[in-house]
Amino acid sequence: MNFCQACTVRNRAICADLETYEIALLNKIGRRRRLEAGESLMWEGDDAVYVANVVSGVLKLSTQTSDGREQILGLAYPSDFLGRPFGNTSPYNAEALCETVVCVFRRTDFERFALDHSRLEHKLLERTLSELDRTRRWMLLLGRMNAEERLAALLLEIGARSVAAGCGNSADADIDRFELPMSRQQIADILGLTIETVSRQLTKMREDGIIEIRGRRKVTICKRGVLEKLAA
Amino acid sequence: MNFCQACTVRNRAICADLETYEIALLNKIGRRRRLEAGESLMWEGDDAVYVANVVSGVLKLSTQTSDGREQILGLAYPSDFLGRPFGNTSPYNAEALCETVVCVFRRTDFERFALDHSRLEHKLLERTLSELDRTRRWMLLLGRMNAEERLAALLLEIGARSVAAGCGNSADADIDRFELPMSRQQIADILGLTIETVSRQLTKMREDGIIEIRGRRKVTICKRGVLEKLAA
DNA sequence: CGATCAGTTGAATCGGATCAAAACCTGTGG
DNA sequence: CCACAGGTTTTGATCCGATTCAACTGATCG
Repeated sequence: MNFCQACTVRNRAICADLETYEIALLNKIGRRRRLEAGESLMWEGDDAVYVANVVSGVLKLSTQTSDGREQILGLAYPSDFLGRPFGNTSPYNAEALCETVVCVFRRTDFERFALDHSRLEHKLLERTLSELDRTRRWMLLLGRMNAEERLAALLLEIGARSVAAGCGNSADADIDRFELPMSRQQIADILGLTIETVSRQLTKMREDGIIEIRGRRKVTICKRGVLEKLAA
Repeated sequence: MNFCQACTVRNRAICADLETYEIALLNKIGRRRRLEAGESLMWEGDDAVYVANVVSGVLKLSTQTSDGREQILGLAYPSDFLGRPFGNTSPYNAEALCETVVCVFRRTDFERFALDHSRLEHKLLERTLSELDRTRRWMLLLGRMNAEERLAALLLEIGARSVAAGCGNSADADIDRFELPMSRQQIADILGLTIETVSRQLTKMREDGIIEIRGRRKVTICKRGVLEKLAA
């Protein structure tokens, strides 16, 4: 059965631009896997057995200090690539934040395929370079921004990525009106803050009329300009 | 004239493993460039005209917030690759911390070469993946570690990298005995701290007998175990 | 031998963390 | 439909680590 043919991220993931026969080959070595919210795809330090493409949903990538403090390294949205090709151990944990579908490959199968099909390897290189850029921009946030600026940056990023990716069940994915795919605790882990600080900052933004919050997770950005200035 | 033949990083940089004829081609499109301490190779946001290999010396990669706060993204040691292939603008500033020699290529020349020689592209991919791993580990430091832990991590990293790279004029590069290639202010920028905090922590470590400091920049690690525990 | 710049030390301040408690969903069973 | 139990989130009070501001020390150099 050919998953790729009907794949929703077919044109955006690293498999884009492959020839039909290459897709067929790739289809043979990959398989679909469904993850429940909270389920993990890989653990930091484990043997890097699999790599994967996100088809739908959102995952968090995280690492931790020896005494258990967690730091989220980033989020993976549909069409993003997961795992560590050409390495032996996984550099992070990857955990589904909501119901998520991924397309997994044994790392060794994938590597062999990549070495034989340089177009795929090139795509992977471009994606890795972009990811490095994104990660470095995040370092500025963690190293130099205060709590308010961090929240502003995250809200803008989630808005942008939700739209770009069609975040799973995303009837309501709008750049200014979206659902947070994570809890307050997870927001805190992403931003290197505590849950209380996140809560206080969100409340402050609500009081200032910058955002609206319905329920726990539905957010509307009312004053995009203010957020952008904060996050700059 | 063939620089590559005598190149000191020939076996560690991305050009390693190329065939002799490939090296000859690469040699044609590259040229050596010497940078004084403080001189910049590229600026964030500028057109990405060049990419480069570090031959000797150390550079810092940095970015800044719109209001001028700086964050150093990482250090580049001999054999490291600089620049943003397959992208239009440079994602960071790269500035030499001491006298530095790089091997520069026009980005477009380099890209053409890489697309034709998949072995080079593969090396670049592996290097980019490693750099992404390193960058992500740094996020844990910026997001979750206190001042003491950050300094410990940096000292260990500089020791390791100085040895691995032979940091420029490095008669004295030992994993436990090395010269800081940067000022206190630059250390602060790397670690997301202030210069005063860096100074206080170094003094504290000296008083605790964990390190020795001679002059301003010569450091000896006396109790490696303690540092490793702090940085873990 | 001042002048200058990098680094250190001290005191006061502040932002975010921590600890504790109240408020709020959300799902369940009567 | 309501009550209530479980968790999550918000709010409040306090504390602490790092920053800030300021003064001082110590190298380096004309």
